[in-house]
Amino acid sequence: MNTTAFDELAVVGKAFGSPKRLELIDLLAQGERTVESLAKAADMGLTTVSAHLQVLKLSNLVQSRREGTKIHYSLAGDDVLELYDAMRTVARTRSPQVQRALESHLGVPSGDEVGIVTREELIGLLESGEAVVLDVRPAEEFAAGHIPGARSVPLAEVIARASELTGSEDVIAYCRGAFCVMAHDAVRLLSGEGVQARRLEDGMLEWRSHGQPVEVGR
Amino acid sequence: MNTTAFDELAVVGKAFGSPKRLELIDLLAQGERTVESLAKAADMGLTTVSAHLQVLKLSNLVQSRREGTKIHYSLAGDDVLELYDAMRTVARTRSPQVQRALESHLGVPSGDEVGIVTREELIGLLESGEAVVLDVRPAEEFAAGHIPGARSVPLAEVIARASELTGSEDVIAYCRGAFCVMAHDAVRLLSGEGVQARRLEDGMLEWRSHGQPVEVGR
DNA sequence: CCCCTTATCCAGTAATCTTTGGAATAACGT
DNA sequence: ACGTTATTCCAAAGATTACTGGATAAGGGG
Repeated sequence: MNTTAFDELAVVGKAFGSPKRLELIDLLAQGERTVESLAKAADMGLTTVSAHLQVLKLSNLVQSRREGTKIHYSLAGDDVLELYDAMRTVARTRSPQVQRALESHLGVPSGDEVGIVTREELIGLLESGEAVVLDVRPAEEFAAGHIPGARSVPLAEVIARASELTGSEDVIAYCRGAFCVMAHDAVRLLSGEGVQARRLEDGMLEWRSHGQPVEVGR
Repeated sequence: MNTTAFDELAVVGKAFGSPKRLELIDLLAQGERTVESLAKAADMGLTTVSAHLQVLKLSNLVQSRREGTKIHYSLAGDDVLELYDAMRTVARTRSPQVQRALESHLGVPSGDEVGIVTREELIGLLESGEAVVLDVRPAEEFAAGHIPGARSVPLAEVIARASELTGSEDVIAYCRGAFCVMAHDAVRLLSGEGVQARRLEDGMLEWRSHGQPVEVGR
């Protein structure tokens, strides 16, 4: 049978057609991860994750790298990230269901927030070195890549470490991306501790997909 | 059951996960079409096309408009076009299979062609009014939307009407998009008739997705 | 009103995808 | 070599999706 260009294209489409695979892509968008780590973070069976990763690999959306007994997976390139971003944008603007799912997930439909910083503003603030930037994602994701100069303060530790921030001029929290609640929560928690903080409009995913520099390690 | 944001996102992904649906999207990217017209163009059963259109509609990627007994479908917006374009780009750059499928489909792996015009160049030529632009797609697609000022010369009529073009300074042919062979063929046929022609690098799909003006009717 | 056209709905069958546990593999340390 | 850890491969059950033909609905024209 003569496989057409549409058949091949559909392979890429199919890869994006499963909620579980999307969740994996979302995690990988934060940076490299091992199979086991993905399974734990997404609460899926190990073999299930492996199977999905094979699908993603076959459609050339992810790549793997062996390090000892562990295998690290990562997105195949920034264009994949851009595609994922484009898909989320379309879903958000076109689908009322997605809008509702997001609102119920993210809590407040915005409006009463202290302050939101756009990516462009943050870039400016980073250059002048005036802001304290908090990465509130799990430490593992911070290590896999973060905004240069950011400080890792995982959401779980925010309250305990709020005192570190009293007196800081301009505190800005960020997390995974526009679909992620952690920065919202962090700002709310900090506010309860008397620390005024703003949050980045989107997050690491969009930072990467727009080609901004990423710092790895630590 | 609590449907997550990923479930909703996957609805959009799934829509792009079937070769048949992609073919329909590809046709709709050329402009509005009725169900029957889509079925004929894509060589699918009428009920099959209808079913696929329902899936696309449920994921808010297409919209429909009734006119008498006919129902016209079109893409829901330019962002859908952009997403489709992004997907094709990723597939082309990432997947060797797609590259091979395209090469075997498009014939020559390029290199020996007389001339290729980029979208930017064409825009310049249109302003100065120097070029004769040929739309070699089926007349129906020309009517559903074409590059302003283009002349409709369907591929099937190219040889018969080649004489119209002898003496023309700069002839440029275009078709559906980067995955379409018609402009390649047209240039080859014209060359055989002694008319030197160039072709647009991509086609109508990319013209639309980059927000260029579109002329409808005739 | 009836008939014709166009398209959707429905139900059954076929095909494909997902998940899961257990076996196989690959690298590592001893 | 041998056991240990991390992951993939395999096969079977379960779930979803696709295709088909016949029935149904919605408009238009005589």
